[in-house]
Amino acid sequence: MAVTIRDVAKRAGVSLGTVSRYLNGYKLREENRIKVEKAIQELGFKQNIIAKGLKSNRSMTIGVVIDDFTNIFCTSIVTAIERTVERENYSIILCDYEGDTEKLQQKLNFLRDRFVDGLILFSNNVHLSIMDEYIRDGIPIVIVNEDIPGFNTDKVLVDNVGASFRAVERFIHSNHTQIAIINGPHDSWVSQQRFEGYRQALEAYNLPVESRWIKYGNFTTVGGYLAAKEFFKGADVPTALYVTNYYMTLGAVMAIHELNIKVPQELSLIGFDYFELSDVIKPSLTVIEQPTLKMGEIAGNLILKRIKGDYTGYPEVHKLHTRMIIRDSVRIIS
Amino acid sequence: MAVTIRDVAKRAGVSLGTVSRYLNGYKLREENRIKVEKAIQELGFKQNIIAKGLKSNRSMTIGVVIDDFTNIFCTSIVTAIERTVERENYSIILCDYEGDTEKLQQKLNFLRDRFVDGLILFSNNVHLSIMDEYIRDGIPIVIVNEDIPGFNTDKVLVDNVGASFRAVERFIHSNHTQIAIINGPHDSWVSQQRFEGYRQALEAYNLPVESRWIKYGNFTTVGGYLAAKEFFKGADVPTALYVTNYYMTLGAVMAIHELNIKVPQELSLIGFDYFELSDVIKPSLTVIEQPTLKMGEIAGNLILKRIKGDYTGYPEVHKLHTRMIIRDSVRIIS
DNA sequence: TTGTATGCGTTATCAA
DNA sequence: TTGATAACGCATACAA
Repeated sequence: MAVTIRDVAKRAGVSLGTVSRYLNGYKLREENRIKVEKAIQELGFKQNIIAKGLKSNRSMTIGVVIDDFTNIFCTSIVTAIERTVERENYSIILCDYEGDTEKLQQKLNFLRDRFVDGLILFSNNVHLSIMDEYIRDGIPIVIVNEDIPGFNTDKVLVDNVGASFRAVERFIHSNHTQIAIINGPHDSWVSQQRFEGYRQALEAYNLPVESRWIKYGNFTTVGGYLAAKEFFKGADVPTALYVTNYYMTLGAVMAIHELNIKVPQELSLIGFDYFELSDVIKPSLTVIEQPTLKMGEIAGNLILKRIKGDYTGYPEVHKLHTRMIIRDSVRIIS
Repeated sequence: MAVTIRDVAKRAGVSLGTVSRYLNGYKLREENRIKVEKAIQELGFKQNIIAKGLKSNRSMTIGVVIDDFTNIFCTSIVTAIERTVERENYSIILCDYEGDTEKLQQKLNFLRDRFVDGLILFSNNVHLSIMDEYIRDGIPIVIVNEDIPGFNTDKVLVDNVGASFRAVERFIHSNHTQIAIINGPHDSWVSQQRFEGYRQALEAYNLPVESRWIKYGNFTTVGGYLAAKEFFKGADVPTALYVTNYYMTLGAVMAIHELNIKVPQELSLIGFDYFELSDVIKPSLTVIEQPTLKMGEIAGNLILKRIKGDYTGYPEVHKLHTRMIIRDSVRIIS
């Protein structure tokens, strides 16, 4: 069927062991090296990664679990992860769990059955029991974006508190005091942290945290849309609105368009995540940009490092800074 | 290390062959079956899918190649593919090629090196030479969404011509004659088909196809935005606009908002793809919905069927119908 | 530096 | 039906 190292050995007139050693980067006598290389060329030999895995206990795959395939924030990071690990000939098996904890468990089992060499996890809704199995088997885990605070492993996070703080502070510096927030779900660490930054900024400037300015949008477009509408139901409306993720920001913008609220004249707005659309919306939005490419790269390199057995600095917790992209959606009240 | 079928055999007091046969669904003597099941339970045995692959020449993986991880249309289909093949314990290796033909080749090679059991391809920009290698190795290929007309294999497509025809016809029935289109790139089969439907509808109703009503948006949000703006630069503006994919539709809506054009009073609009946002935009859009879930399911089942060696009906070409979701963005001119 | 032999966890062939 | 044994393609310990 396929050409094996046995065929190559025969063709080159050396032993199978020699070919194997050549493939694994050991030094050969110059003369043999040339013969082997020639035979490989001529036969079009390709290593069988599966057989290799059987011996070496390496599958050359990395499991990546995200919430949802259609979440552009996650897939942006995954793009970078893939690009990174591919360079070392690893491939990723990407799974989503559609927000269902049960399904998440199932996927983690699935990945373990496939002997992934490492796991990159975008979630905090995970039973620690299965994580323990990974650890027991020596499979490295990198957590991305969502933290599991009690769980000790490598992490690639974002400074969500700081990001929120600076956004809200910008409103405050522009003399806003009625600053509303559309936040994500309660059980999300990211969500909690972003709220914490909001709270801390208000506190730092001696402004009250008022429940009438706080709504929840579940990190979805529809959620953001509905929450924004809620804020403008009565006469008591905010002058500034901070929306804590991309999809809710889109939803909020749609609601604002629909209600014919002028930004920034009637409402100042800061949103989250800088994708294509942010450029295109009118007025252009001041947004917080998360370093998705960098996150993916770091996560990819980190898992590769651990897979190689290099556990220096373990556990590494990267907390990356966001950038605030200043545009036209915040008005200075004078 | 891990528990093998050898361990199970010893524990159960049978031979390793018996255990293997049990695992592969062969009948055992009742008494042995119980012993084996008990041993598997007690030892927590799991099959090693890699070793299995070595013998059976099955990797239990399916390669899926899409243009871009962040394309929600593709990932919606992938979600369904994954759900489908997962039921038979297959996993997918998802690759994107970021619109780069070179990279696409590279990914296809990469997947072949990993012995994928099947290939699902969302692209028409592919050198047929590597496809031939897949075929030579007996690896089934299913093409999704984008067709490669000369290439003979299973396909899951959408009736793009019909979809466009009906959209444009709807404008015509509402007495529009100045019907503009924002189309995708020239080298995309989907794009060509959608244009063809536009053309055919105009022709069927004896309306001229005019170049001033035709622009290209490269299937991107920014492209749709810019194209829409172009249409409204001068005094000569269309009364109806048909936008041939989701991202361009978003961009066009943003442009229209920015220009303060009233939909449907000043402009009637039909867009493509029915995702979360379509519900939320004001006014709600009449859109063409593609059956992404069904597409993924069919593609998944089709590749599984071929992998099993069932080549009945080959090549199957599925051409699915779209639905038009009628909302408030088309005005009847009286 | 090289060749030989053994084993990774499975499936498949052949007798029994 | 079952057990023993030989592969699958490769890596590696050991001897040469």
